[in-house]
Amino acid sequence: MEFKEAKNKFVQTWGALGSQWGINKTMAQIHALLMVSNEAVSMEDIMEELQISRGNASMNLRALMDWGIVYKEYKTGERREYFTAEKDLDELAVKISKERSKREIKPALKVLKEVSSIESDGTAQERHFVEQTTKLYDFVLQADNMLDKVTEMKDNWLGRLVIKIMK
Amino acid sequence: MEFKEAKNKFVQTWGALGSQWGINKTMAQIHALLMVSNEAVSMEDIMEELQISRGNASMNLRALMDWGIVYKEYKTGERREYFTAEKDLDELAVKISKERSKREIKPALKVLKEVSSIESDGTAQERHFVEQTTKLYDFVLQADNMLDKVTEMKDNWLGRLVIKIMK
DNA sequence: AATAAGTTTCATTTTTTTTTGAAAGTTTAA
DNA sequence: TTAAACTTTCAAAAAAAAATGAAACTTATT
Repeated sequence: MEFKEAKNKFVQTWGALGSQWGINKTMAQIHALLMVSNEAVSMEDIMEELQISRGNASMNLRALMDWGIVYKEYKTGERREYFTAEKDLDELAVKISKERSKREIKPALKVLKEVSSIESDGTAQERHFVEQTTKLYDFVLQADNMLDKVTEMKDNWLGRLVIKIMK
Repeated sequence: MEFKEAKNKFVQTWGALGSQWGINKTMAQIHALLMVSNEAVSMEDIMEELQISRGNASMNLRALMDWGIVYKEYKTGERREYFTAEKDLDELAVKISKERSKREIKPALKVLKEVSSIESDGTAQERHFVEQTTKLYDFVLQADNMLDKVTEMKDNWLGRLVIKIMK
């Protein structure tokens, strides 16, 4: 396999993986492209490489910047804007986790708390509902916190040790 | 808020969360419904509660069973099939993790390994590509393993201790 | 073997999501 | 201030994903 083929395969695969995880394909592809580029890339180049329209490129770049995982770069003396991706993978994971937590998990937790707080009338049906949603709330809360903690762990000798042991 | 309203809100929210994570809305809703039902539910009931067609119910129940998180149940003397969800959340998390790993992460890892193994000519471009995809491979592999390990951790006092400390 | 009670399949339709592209907007510089 | 170079927006089109429903299939019963 040669470079161009490998690069394309990587971009396609990353795009497919993204869409299976609820991230739009083009967004994931642009990110993939920037990840493996050793220098900043212009919108023109992205449009060309991925064969997408200007509007599409623009909107997905905006989304990636909103997620904080792609940056604009200005080259002196040049009008055009260039883009680079966050390439530190730990940093990338932290940002994605935080963003998904904020956008999706936190709102879901709020609803779980609400619905698990109804006054149960004592029927088996309602008791079960309250019990199950309460458990789910606790579980999701713990999982969500764990994401934070794992990200903090890098700075933490005990955590590092545990990860080593777990491997 | 009363029971019916709470239940509906829960089902809708879970459905929305599912679709943000690449799981079809109805599949997540059916799962939600079964999760909070204290007894097994028939396909008729599911169609009625979620206002969906028989075909849709059938296909999504099949998918949930393929994931191993919903079971068929037969009531003696009854022709009709009933369904229940895995209600142990740890068990649920393990099954979902394993399944997504198998279906999505493992194939992606295979591609990452492939593309990171190209013979780089020594250009900066190609060197960067190989370096970056190699890092990504290692990272994804480690994250994937961690899922396994976290699931094993429940049976492990050191792990439990660490989780306690991390809270 | 015929029928009834139920389930599954899949071509077609509907809905949702994504993409396009042209018009509007911005920024820089002559 | 005008124009050129570039970016953003958003209504409309296209594509992708999900849902429908009727026919085919299965299984149990008479």
